[in-house]
Amino acid sequence: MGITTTMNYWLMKSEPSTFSIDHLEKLPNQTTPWDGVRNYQARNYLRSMKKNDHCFFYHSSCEVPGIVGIVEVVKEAYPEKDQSNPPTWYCVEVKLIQKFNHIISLSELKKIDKLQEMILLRRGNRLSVMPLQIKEWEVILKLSN
DNA sequence: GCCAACGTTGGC
DNA sequence: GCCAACGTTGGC
Repeated sequence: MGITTTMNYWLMKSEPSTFSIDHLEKLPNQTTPWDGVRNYQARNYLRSMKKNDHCFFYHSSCEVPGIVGIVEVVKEAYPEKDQSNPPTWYCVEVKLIQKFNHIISLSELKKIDKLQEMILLRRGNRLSVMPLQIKEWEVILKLSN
């Protein structure tokens, strides 16, 4: 107690047809490697994640894209296995913290004035791992209630 | 280093 | 399925 730490906040996308929050919920320890990221900027974000950082779990490329819950970083970045040649791709391990009762849809996020600077909402954005401002995190968290 | 072609992402 | 936007590749 009494230790102050700086927690960072993130948003991570997954296509639910490939891996959804329901899949995560059913796993042992509700923990999974977050792998398959094949973009350099996203990789760099993965590598800067710290244990205990929190991330929104986002469903993309689906009927209702949006944020469906919260995961926590439980293991910091390490190289994915079975890579014989460069480049080296990384993953982190995340654990389910909360599955929202309802999705916070992309269309809902777009309506919030305070979220207009979000990377997610930038036009043409394709990053699958992105940082959030703490204020963005807080605003979104309230929407989950 | 430039840039055209191609592949991928992801909302709609 | 369409297509805009972006990243990557590879010839030059």
